[in-house]
This record gives sequence, structure tokens and C-alpha cells, in this order.
Amino acid sequence: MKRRNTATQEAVLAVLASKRRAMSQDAIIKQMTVDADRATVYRILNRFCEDEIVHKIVADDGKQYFAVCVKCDDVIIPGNHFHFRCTKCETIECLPSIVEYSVPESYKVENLNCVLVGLCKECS
Amino acid sequence: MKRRNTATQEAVLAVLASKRRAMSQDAIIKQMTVDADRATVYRILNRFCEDEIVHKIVADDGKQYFAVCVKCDDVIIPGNHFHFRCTKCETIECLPSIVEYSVPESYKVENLNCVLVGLCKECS
DNA sequence: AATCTATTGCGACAGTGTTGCATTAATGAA
DNA sequence: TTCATTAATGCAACACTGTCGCAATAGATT
Repeated sequence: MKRRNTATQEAVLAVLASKRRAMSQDAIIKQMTVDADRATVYRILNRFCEDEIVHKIVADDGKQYFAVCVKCDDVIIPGNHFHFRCTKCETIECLPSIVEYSVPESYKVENLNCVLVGLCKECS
Repeated sequence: MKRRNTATQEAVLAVLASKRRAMSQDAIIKQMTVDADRATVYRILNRFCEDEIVHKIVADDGKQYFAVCVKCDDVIIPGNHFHFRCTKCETIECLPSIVEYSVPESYKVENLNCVLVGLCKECS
């Protein structure tokens, strides 16, 4: 299954790249210049996740947010970093701090979803 | 606004207390002996949260889960601990490990929502 | 230009979260 | 015990997201 380039995909990526924060589907669509169907954006984002172009986090509001994968000190941080959701400006950003955790014997961690909630730099 | 004791509330608390893990509203209702309305349970749980009898976490499936506040080594752990969601048995449990984080200057953290996802002890 | 099939739009549905409002019932006062 | 107050409930309804099937559209390759 080979991927194809489409205007809609580029538009989604453009929005995500311009803002450096994680955005909900809804927010992405609102920022897009070309208009696309909800379901299409949904599928594009999930495709991007598969291809590891963006990563997905679920915030404490229950919604999925997407952000282009961040680099920090020339090292790509995959999914194991903290996220910060600002309750005022309603954005989520990737923090450069790695999540340190320990689990009891024989637990297998396959994924992380760590969100700090509060006021970001600009809003506090 | 003084709280009143009702059978439904006790039933909810009983379920939550018997299982020591975090449960979704749906799961709670299914486990209850007396039957109650969805909206009622919803309100009861939120009331419990306000009163800090239970705490709420949002899993990476976007759903709210509730658990009675846990004690660990005779110290009550409030909201700043990790949670573990098992993808197999579909439960969430509170881990005794505290979340350690650092945020950049002038960020204000008001809340945490940290979920590790994978296989729990029994399922791995 | 023709073909293959990835991508899209539309429609539809399920599940959750959430709230308004009339009714019921827990609690303290008489 | 009875009554009055109002917290708690049940019901209905809605919004919003996530998700998928299917027919139509349009990249990519020959």
C-alpha cells in the first residue's frame, strides 16, 4: 500500500508544522485553508501516526491531540515525553522532559500517555 | 449544600471499594446490584471527586475512570501517581510510584494525568 | 491516455459526557 | 411523628468525537 500525496494531507501537515503544539482534529480543521471532511482528516492523522510523522496523545478532556514529532538537542523524542495542556489557550505542547517511571515486577509497558495540566508560559 | 446519604451512592462506593482498580462509569453500573441511571452515577462520581473520595483519570481510550484514593505505605497518594491500563483485562490500577516531572520556567501545573499502557502482572 | 487503487466525501452510527427539569426522598426542625 | 426544605434522582435530550462502509474521485505508474 503505497502512500500518495494530496493537497489535503499537505494542508494538515502545514497546520501541524506551523503551530508547534498538539492540536485536536477540530482545531486543525479550523486552521486549514482548504476545507476537508472530518473523516478524511481523521484518516490522514491516523495515517501520519502509523508512519510516525506525528504522534497522538489523549488529553484529560478525552480528546485526541496530534503533534509533529519533536526533536530536542538533535535527538528525536518519540512518545516518552511529558505533554502540557494549557487550560486557557487550549493547546498542548510537548515538553522536553522524559518520563521516568518504574513499574512493579512483570508489568509490560507498551505505551505512555502523560499529560500535565495547567497554565503555560504565555497564559500564566 | 449538605450531602445526603443514598442507596445509590453507597452502591457505587461499594463497587469501587471492592475492586481496587479504576473503573469506567459503564463498568461500575454493570457491577452494581441496585440499578441506577447513567446520569445519576455520572453525578455521584463527580461529587465523589469534589469531595476527594475518589479520583478521576482519563485513559488513552478517552474515557473517564474512577478509583478510590489509594494508600501506599500508610501515606495517602493523591493524584500524582502513575496509572496502569492493561490492554488485555481492560482495567486501570494505581501504581505506587510518584510522577516526577519538571516544567520550564513559569509554567503552572494544576493537575496530572499519567497513564502507562500495556500488560499487567496477571496478563503478561 | 489508460489502469490501478489509495484517498476522499458523505452518511450514518455508537458511546460518552453533560445538562435541564420535574419528581422523589433524605434530613433537620417543629 | 409530621412537615418543610432542598439534595438527589430519573428521564429525555443534545453535542461532540471517534469510527466505518461504500461509492466516487484522483494520484501514480505504465
